[in-house]
Amino acid sequence: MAQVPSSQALLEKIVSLSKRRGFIFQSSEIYGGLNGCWDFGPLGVEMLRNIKDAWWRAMTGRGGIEGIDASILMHPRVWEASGHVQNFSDPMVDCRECKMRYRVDHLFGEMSEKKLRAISKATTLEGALAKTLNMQSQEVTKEQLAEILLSMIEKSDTLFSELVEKELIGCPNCGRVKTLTPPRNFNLMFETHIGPVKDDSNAVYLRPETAQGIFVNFLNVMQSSRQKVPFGICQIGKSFRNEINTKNFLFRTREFEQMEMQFFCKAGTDEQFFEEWRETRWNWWQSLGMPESKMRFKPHEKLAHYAKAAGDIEFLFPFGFGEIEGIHNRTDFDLTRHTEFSGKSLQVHDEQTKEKYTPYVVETAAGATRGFMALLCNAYEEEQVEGEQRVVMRLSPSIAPIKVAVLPLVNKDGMPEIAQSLEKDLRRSMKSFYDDSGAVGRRYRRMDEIGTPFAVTIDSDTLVDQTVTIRERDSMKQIRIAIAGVRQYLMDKMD
RNA sequence: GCGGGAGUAACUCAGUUGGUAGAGUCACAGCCUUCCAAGCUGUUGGUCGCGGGUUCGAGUCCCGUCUCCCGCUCCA
Repeated sequence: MAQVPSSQALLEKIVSLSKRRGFIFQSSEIYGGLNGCWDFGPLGVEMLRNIKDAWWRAMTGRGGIEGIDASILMHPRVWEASGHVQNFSDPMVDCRECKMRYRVDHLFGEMSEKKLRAISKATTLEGALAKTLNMQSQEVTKEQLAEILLSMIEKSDTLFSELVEKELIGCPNCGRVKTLTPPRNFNLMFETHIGPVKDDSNAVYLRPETAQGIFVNFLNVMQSSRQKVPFGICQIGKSFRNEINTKNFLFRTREFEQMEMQFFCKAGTDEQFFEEWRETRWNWWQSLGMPESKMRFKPHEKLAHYAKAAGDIEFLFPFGFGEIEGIHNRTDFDLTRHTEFSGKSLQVHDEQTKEKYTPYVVETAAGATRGFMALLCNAYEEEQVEGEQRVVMRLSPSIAPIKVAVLPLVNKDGMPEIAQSLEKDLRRSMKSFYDDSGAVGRRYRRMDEIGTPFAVTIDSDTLVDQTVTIRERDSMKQIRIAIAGVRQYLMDKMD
């Protein structure tokens, strides 16, 4: 009878086990840790690599998709073109009294039209608004009014504070006036500097997504690999976002790894490819052992500036559903923008119509780090076996960090030597582990806890007829086969 | 960033009104063991998150700070 502990306890158990067994350590732990940063230990890195390898094979192995590995540092103009410089920072204010925090644009967005007009009049923005929009102020909609106000606030260091002082903007939560702080910018991109001298002129960003490295290399890849639209480019790599808050173990971190694929296609075919990829990616997660019962696809209601359609594959984490992959129809937004900002044409030639066009892009952006955590959470189970508790990681053999343990039943009669020899042989084909300490039952349980799917045991029968037992993790059932056939037996089970 | 909770051995946790830091588990070395974590012996391992302060004396009281968890906020 399997059981899953309550949600808050479950995550703590997984964090604890991760550290104890070497999946995940907190970054810089001996210095007190670093907020939201985690290190992969020996088992964690094996499992992460297995996930990434599976993804890489699924992408590059299907044909029509090329891989790249772009630099993390890119030309700063890339992020102007992508919209990140403008959209990836939100001015925010705090209420000094009730401690609520607001995004300034949300503040105006929820304001009544009457209020917005009162603010405009009081700040003599009315004329400027009319001028900007080239129309009478009475015809300006509420949304336009809010938008213009916002842009004026962004251009002025003092305007917002003036409005607060004149009691035109109060705290929506506690209703007090004169309590809102001046707006502060939260830029979610990490900034650093090229060269030893720190200077605005040499500022660069750590990439907040890997996608842009693909877009700027679009023509390079297409020409060098002799691909034709439709085709895809994929990449695995680290990305960085200066999140205000990190939380939930590996789920929201400032440094994380992405597995992204951008599929370039002609406008008009994009919607069909979007659907195809949505299904392909959904099925891929299941191929790693993720059950459909813990997954859902959630379409975005509010679309980002670049997207025509978008949705997330979500996994039911202990803390609730969370995104593990986004599927977006980015249209021709990115290539068009890079054409504008770089001055280089990123169009392709249509052989049939003899026309040039900018391809549309369907993006699949999976989180390697998040996927790792999802698969770890999914695998963790506690069950009662003959009155004893058994902790078992039901990891799919394809992603399990160690594939097989080789154990002598007892440490005598030459069993350790035979086991060591077999382990050495298996090691060449798969990650294996030899263990002769304590009772065999204890060793089985240790392997269960780290998700090792198989255990081969050398016993006294082995000495007589060269057979061994293979114990399967989930069922704990054993079969007996010839020692010479072990390697092939396991290889067949790995697929 | 705000509010709440927590931080003592690798893990889970005790530690009384302030008086020389403990247990279980794990790990390691042996012994014993012929199939599912509980046998025996021994061993390693702790600047009590970090830094100040009060005190003759601080794991314990005070201040600051860091990290983790929950909630709010945020999450192009």
